[in-house]
Amino acid sequence: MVILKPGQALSLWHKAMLAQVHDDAPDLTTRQMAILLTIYLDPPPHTVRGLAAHLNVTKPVITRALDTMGILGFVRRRRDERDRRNVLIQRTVQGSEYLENLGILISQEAGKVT
Amino acid sequence: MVILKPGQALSLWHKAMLAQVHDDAPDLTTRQMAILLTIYLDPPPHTVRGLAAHLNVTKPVITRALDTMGILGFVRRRRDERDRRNVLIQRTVQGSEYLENLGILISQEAGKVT
DNA sequence: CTTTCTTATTACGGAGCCGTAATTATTTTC
DNA sequence: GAAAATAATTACGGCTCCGTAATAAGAAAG
Repeated sequence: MVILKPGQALSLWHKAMLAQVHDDAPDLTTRQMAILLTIYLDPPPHTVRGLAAHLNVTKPVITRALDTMGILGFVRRRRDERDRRNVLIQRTVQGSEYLENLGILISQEAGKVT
Repeated sequence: MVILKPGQALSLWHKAMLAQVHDDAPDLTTRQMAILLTIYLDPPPHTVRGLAAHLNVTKPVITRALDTMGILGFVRRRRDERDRRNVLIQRTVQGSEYLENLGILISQEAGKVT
């Protein structure tokens, strides 16, 4: 359990957002970030339908986010051979690195919060 | 000082993003959020030029963000009477409430991070 | 007081995301 | 095996954001 008072939380959020803005890395939309983190932190398999239900958004939102993040190299699609209607979304090395850096960045900023 | 390991940071970020997506509240872009937090957490006065320099973005970005967040009622513009070229950006009750809720939300999610 | 500088805004063409509805491909049901 | 159901994508019109360049208003310098 992490103890973080509301004021500290805002301060951390502020620093993290500023770092994101200054950073060269592409900054994803809130939805894209939520999707990416779900793919990487929740256990697979991940499908378009499952992600849409989990985030409570429509499926085209997921499809488009996967298009964008696929171009960035953060995720990869693969057909489910057992039911070829499904698309299984998979992690990539680049996506892992991106999120790893993000985690380190937030962690560092947390250390600066008084 | 807040201790938050990279893995915990990602988990917190995930939960906060998910909560934001589920929430009815309008979700701002990364830049808008960074601007809003700077206005509320850094000491005034805040000007378009100052914010642009602080975030390292062009001035139209600030102007547009202020337009959008002004419509949402989160910030207010006021002419600087001492130098009428300047616009002073001010906080509002609604903006305070929005950020207060955000702080509480993140704080609560932090408590759930193992 | 006219020129120059500074601050902020608007204009404009381009790009991305949104939600709804239509489309394609595959599986299940009868 | 034809019809219905399911999964994902594409199409479309609308809205917002972007960066650059032009504009408007005010202050400072000469």
